[in-house]
Amino acid sequence: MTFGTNPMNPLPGFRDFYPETLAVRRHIFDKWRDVARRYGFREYDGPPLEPLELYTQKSGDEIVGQLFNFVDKGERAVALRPEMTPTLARMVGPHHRDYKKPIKWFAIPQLFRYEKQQRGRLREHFQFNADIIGETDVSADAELIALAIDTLRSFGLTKDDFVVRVSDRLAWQRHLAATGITGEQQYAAFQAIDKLEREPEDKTREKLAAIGLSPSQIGEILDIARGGTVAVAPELDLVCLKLGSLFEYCQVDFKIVRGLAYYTGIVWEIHDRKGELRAIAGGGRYDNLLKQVSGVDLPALGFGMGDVVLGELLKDRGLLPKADWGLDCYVVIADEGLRAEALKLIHQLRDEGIAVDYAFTETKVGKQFQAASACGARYALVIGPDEWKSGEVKLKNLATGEERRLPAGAMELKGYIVERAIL
RNA sequence: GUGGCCGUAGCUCAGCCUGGUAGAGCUCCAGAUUGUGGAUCUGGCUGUCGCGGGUUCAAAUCCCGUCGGUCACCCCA
Repeated sequence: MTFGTNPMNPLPGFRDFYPETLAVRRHIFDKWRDVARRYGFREYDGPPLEPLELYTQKSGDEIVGQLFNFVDKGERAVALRPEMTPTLARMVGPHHRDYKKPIKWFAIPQLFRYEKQQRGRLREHFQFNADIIGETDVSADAELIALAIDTLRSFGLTKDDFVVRVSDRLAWQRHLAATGITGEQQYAAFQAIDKLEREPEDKTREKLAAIGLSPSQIGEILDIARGGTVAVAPELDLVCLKLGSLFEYCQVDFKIVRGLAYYTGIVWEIHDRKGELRAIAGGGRYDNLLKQVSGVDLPALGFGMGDVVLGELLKDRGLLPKADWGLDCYVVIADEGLRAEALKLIHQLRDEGIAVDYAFTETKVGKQFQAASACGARYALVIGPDEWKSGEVKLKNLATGEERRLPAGAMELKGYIVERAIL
C-alpha cells in the first residue's frame, strides 16, 4: 500500500487471465500434458514458495537480485520459485528408491522472478518442465530433445518456424581444460561465450583475455563458436545420430552453453527461425545437481519451455484456436408459458452431459438466437407452443441453418446433439 | 538497477505543438424486428484526460515529480 500501486491493476509483470486468454493457456497446457503423456512422463508438482537457501546455496548470492523473495511472518527467508529444477532435485533425492530408473517426470509450475518486465518476459510465467533422472546414456538427451520438438510440432509449428541449437559443455570443458582453463575460469569463459551473439567481438576477446587466454587460444574458441567443431565431442555426435529424422529440426551450435552454472553435458536451446523472440525452450544435462542438493548421486537432465514466448510465437503464426465456450446447445424459449417445461428439459440435457445455456428472463426470440450464436453454441433448441403441442421441439444447426423437429426427450436429443448424427 | 518513448471511454486512438474545463470508431445496452442468429440503421451509457504538485484568470494541453506501460541495457526461465 505504499507507492501509488493501484489495486485495480495486477502487480507489474503479473497477468489476469480473462476467458479468452485462459483459453490460450489451457490450449498450451493441454498440448504439453498430452505430449508428455505420449512420451511416458508422469506429472508432479511442488510448492510455489521455497526456502531462499534452496536457490542461493547453488547459484551464489547474486541470484537474490533476480528472486521474488521476502521474509515471512515466521522470520523465514523465502522465495517464490524461479525455476523448478532445485525443487525436483530435492524431491527426488530422498525418495528415488521408490521409483524405477529412469525417472521421467514433468511439471507445469508457475515461476517467478523479480525483474523489470519486457516482451516475452514477465515476473510470472508458466513453464513446461520435463526431466529424466537416473540415466547417463545420451539416448536420454536425444529423447528429451525429441519431446521438445514434438511438443512444438503438436501446436502446428514446423521446421520453418523453429530450430533446436544443440551444443555440449563437456566438449567445451575438454577443449578449455586442454588450454589450462578450469573451475571458476571455465565458468567465466562460458559466460563470455554465452553472450557472443549479443556483444561485440572485441568485448568477448577482452573477457577471454582477462581469464588468461592467449590471442591464438581466443581465436580458436571464436572459430569453434562460429561454426567450427571441437575435435572431441563423441556425446554430441551420438545425440545427433540418435535423433534420426528429427535432426532436421536441429543444428549443432557451440555458441549455446546456457547461463545456469549447473549444466554439465549436452545443452540446447530452441529459437524461432526468424530470431525475433527470446528462446522458446532450453535445457541440458545436470549430472551433479542432485548430489549437491540432496546428497544422492544421480545423473539428470531436463528442459523448460515457457508459456509467454510460445504464446507469442503461436499468435504470430496464427496457430491459436478460437476461444470457445464449448457450448453444445442454446435453448430458445419461444413462449414464456413453457419456461417451466423448458427448464426441466434443460436440466435433463445437462444430466446427459450436454452443455446447455438459456436466457434467464423473458427475451425476444431474435435476441435469444443472437445470444446463441454469440456464445458459439452449435445448436439452438427452440421450445415453442407449435411443436410442444405434439410433444416436439425444433433443433437448429447454427452453422448450416438446418432445422428439424424432434421428440422433446433428453435421450433422443442427445443422439442428435452429441453424436451429431444429423444436421 | 540504468536510459529512450508512451499514459485521454471497456478496447484502438484523435485532441496537446499554437492553454479556454473532451471527441471518433469498435464493444456494450435498447429499439427497428410480438417464433429465428452472425448484417444494417437509429438511440443510449461510460472518462477524477494515470496520480500529485507547480505556472496561469483558465491546464488533457506548459513545467517538475511520481506511478504504470513499452523498448533497449543488465541478467536470465
